[in-house]
Amino acid sequence: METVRRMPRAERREQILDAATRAFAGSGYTATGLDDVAAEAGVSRVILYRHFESKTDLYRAVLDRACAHLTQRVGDADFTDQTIPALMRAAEADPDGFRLLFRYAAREPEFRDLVDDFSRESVRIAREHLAARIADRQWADWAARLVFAVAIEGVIAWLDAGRPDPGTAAERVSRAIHGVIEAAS
Amino acid sequence: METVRRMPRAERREQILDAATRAFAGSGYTATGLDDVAAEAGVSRVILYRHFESKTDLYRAVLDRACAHLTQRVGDADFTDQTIPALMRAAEADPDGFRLLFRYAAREPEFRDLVDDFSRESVRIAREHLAARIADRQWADWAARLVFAVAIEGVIAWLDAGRPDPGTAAERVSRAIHGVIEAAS
DNA sequence: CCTCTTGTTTACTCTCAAGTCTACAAATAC
DNA sequence: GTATTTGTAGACTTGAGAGTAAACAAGAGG
Repeated sequence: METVRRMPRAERREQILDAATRAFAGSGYTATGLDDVAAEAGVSRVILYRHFESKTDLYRAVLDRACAHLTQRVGDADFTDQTIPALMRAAEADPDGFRLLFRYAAREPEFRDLVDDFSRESVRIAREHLAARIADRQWADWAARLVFAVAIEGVIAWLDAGRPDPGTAAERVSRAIHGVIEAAS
Repeated sequence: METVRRMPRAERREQILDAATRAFAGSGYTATGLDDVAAEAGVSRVILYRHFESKTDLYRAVLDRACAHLTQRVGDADFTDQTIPALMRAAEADPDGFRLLFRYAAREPEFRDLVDDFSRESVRIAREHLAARIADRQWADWAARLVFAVAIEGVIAWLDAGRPDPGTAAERVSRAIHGVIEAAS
């Protein structure tokens, strides 16, 4: 008979967001019921509604927080040699959030907009950098999209492969990106 | 007052599959209602049930066909220098099916299995090829996943960028893959 | 001309998960 | 010790979309 642990409002909210991130990252938005989230949080379903208006509200909060974590660590200003390591650290600190953003939310029409801001901006920056090396607009566009995809997929593949040494990983992702740029020039 | 075009059963079935591929590729499985599919096919909703048992049955048929198109053109035997061009042709012949498989179905827990056969096998082949160059198991695994991702994302980026010359595209995707392999060695 | 098949329309049931309401229990703060 | 807040339990409403049923229309082939 375990005594139920009570939490102050703000703490519980965070804990629910953690649980929801895990739950949604497991099966995506639609396939995850609020019962699943509640179970994951170790709390009854009604409690969710004392913190969030609705399921979509909860999901947006989850994505918002993940996105905030991300931009806080990576920044959205420019691409430097600190960008990839920063991306790596962000993914390491919140792997479920990272996967959720780029493997799920990016494909969900209703929520794409959140992560799209980040993606579009990243691709734009990449395109600017590439404009100097690649004359043709269409091919510069292609390269920019692919560079972004490689950065993200490189990080996720690293998570999936069991997270071997992050330093080496950052180095290799950077070199992979360089390889793509070479290929496009 | 347009007269409704009638079709023999087999032809209508194919036409529905075409329409469904387009519809699902637009918004994903759950967000696409059978009404949407029916509208896209220019047919009433009831007709769908004369050809398919259920929504999931229809979706599986769509994915099956897309997968069949793909393996028919690409083959699932080994990786050669014809693989990327073949992948490209497959995507060109059925861009919606291609996007549907790799951007949506690959993330839908209920249907992942279909495209997973293809993906897993591809990654396995890549891993075998890389084993010679990369000693460490984890890193070989990482590289194999990334190589596959680059192939797919490279093709999709090419579709998104407006499909400039396919020959050049195949060449550049191949070189991008090489770049990734170099980076991982 | 008759029949079979492909089609439409409309209205219906069913189911599942979101979201609500009520009543009650117990930890904590003052 | 009492008020407040955080929690539970469970029954309930609702809505959307899947799936069904029935009656009717009209082209195609013999």
